[in-house]
Amino acid sequence: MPELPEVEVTRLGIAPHLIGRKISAVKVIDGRLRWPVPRNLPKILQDQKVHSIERRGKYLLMALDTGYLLLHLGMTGTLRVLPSSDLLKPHDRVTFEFGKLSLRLHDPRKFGAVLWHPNTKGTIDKNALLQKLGTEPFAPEFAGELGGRILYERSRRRSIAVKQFLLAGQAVVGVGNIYCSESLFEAKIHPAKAAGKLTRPECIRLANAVRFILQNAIEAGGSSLKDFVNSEGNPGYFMVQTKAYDRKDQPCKVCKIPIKQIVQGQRSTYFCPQCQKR
DNA sequence: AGCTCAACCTGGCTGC
DNA sequence: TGCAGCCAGGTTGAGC
Repeated sequence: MPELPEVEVTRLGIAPHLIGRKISAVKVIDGRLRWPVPRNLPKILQDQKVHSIERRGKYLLMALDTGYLLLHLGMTGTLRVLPSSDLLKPHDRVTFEFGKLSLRLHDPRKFGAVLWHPNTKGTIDKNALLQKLGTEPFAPEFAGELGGRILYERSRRRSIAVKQFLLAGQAVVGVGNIYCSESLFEAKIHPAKAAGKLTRPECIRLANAVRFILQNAIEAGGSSLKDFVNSEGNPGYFMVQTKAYDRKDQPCKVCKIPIKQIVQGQRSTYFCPQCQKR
């Protein structure tokens, strides 16, 4: 379930094992992902050292000697560090070898991405995929009431429902379908309300809710970090307890009214019709 | 420019 | 048990 918290927990889980190490080999088992894995990627990455692993939105950026390895987990991707002696499993798509350890991308639905961005001289921010992303929810620019101001300003004259506005990631990144419902519940805002009709106080509540929900999820996932170097362990994160998402017809945890499910932009949204006003 | 919707791909669950 | 149909955590790009 890779929304921002899961990607961040993955980053925290794999980084300590890989930083400072050299890629000894790369094997592309099935490169037909969201975009084709570059054919020459194994040759490019060979012998390059990992300097850092950063995150931008739901992308992981691995800084190497001559550029960045971009990783995206799509809908079903997981990245795990395991002993390289472990056998490949079905749906393992790419394996990065670091001597006795392997970093493996496992992705049944193949919506993930493994891409190469050459050059380390500050050009990564201009990458076409990263450039259009909104503000990071934990960046100083989004702290306190600044986040509310960003949401307010970017949503003016937008007729789109706030659920879809938030999910699109143009204003703030990292809020996927689950945490979108959760954030709107937390902020007590109706998901179908037009983004352009949000008041300033609502935008501040929403910004606070987004940070709160994402931070809680990171902390919950962080407790399972040890699983990242365990060949028999779980992916390293799990579904946190939700108050709205996937709770159709179950009583709202605040007012007991049944949670409603609607479809917006081909995706399910869950909300409390009593607590979340338009 | 903004909005809607189809598409990418596979597995798992539901219901007949 | 078998199978058709539907649903799923993300994101782009075509068409209006």
